[in-house]
Amino acid sequence: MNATKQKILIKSLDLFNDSGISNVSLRAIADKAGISVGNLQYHFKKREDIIEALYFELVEKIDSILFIKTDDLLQSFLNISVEIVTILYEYHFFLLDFITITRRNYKIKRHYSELSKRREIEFIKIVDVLIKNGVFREELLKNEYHSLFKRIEVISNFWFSSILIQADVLSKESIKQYSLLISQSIYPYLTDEAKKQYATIFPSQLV
Amino acid sequence: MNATKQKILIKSLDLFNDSGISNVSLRAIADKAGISVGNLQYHFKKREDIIEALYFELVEKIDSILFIKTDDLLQSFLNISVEIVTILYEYHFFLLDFITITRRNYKIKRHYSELSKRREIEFIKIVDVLIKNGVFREELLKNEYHSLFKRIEVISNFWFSSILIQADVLSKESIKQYSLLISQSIYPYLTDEAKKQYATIFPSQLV
DNA sequence: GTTAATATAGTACAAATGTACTAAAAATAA
DNA sequence: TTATTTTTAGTACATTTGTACTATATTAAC
Repeated sequence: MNATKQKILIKSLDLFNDSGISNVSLRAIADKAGISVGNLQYHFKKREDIIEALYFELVEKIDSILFIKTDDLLQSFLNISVEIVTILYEYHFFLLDFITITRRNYKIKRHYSELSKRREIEFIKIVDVLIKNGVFREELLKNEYHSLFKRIEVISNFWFSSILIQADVLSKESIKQYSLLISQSIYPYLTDEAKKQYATIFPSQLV
Repeated sequence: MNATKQKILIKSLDLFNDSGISNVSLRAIADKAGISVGNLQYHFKKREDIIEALYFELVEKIDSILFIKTDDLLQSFLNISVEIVTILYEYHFFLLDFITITRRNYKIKRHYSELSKRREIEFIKIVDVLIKNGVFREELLKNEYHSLFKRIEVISNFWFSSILIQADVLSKESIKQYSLLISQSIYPYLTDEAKKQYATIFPSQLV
């Protein structure tokens, strides 16, 4: 990709992450990138184009890490959720402004909506494998794992928001906290066998 | 309260809920309330004052329903979470714009932060009671219920957002979905005794 | 009934913002 | 070298927005 275009995206991402999209003007981006507004406009005709470009960058990065190692199912499952949120952290402006963005960009909204549906199907498939391999227990309630997915989805998408409505800044510490939250939310669904394995993965969590 | 002031708040709430605060101008509010912008300004010197007033209305409403009936602990516990989210639904603009609002209104941010801490303490107290009464099981992991609180908090605060990033409108249906999500997230922490009770409360959830 | 306080309307303004447009400069192709 | 395309800068503009300010109108107090 064009060097200037690249620079614009990098600087935009920084500014968006720090201040939120609505507090970042095109002039500010141009300044930070050391170019003129005219030039900025040449590369991204509309402001929205920058946001779209960043969104698809994010999606691509996440897609690239979504495969589970079959030799160590539980560990792999937990790893992936942390890897995802680590990438999300890089683009956290997107999550903090999720509503604003999807409200005025139907393309992103529709794309995300499809993505989410695919992810859910993938999740349920993986859960089936985990059940068959004695890692997860069977469902005790109807759609119990569907419901678990939904909860994990909300937390993944809004964990950073949840922190920032109270804290003044977002730090990488939030990734660890997320990881704890998710692993503990999985715990009750593990078989006794897998619970033992969990104990070896997270010895510090034992009571 | 002054009738005009009341009207302003009601109409602002409607507009905010429908379009998000950043898409609602003072002129639009004045129009909807059938008054002049000058008059609007007379009652609320700053735009932010309207949002603050609505926020404190919301907090007050929630506070008024926060007490648990000791005769039917589980049912009461589940009821309250639905009652809360029902009130939140009335003021959902606030949740949808949570980040934006706390970013530029430090008073609300600080207040909410304190509120959240108090609520967590309350939650843990109630859980203790539930454990002592054989409704919840003991912790199997360190801070397991603290972690549960956090997850419920995120979901309460951002469930509506989570829906709206995919759907075009928010409906009361979302309250039911929330209720399902929360009750199922509680289920694994119930004692065998309480699980039986759960089955009578939600027979349709049984597998 | 006069005075003071409250409430309402209307206008004006300064600041910010996205973007359209023009022109020059730099790079590339012929 | 010349011609053409790509890239960059600069300016201008229309629009929106919050809010400050002024002037009436209405209500309440005495």
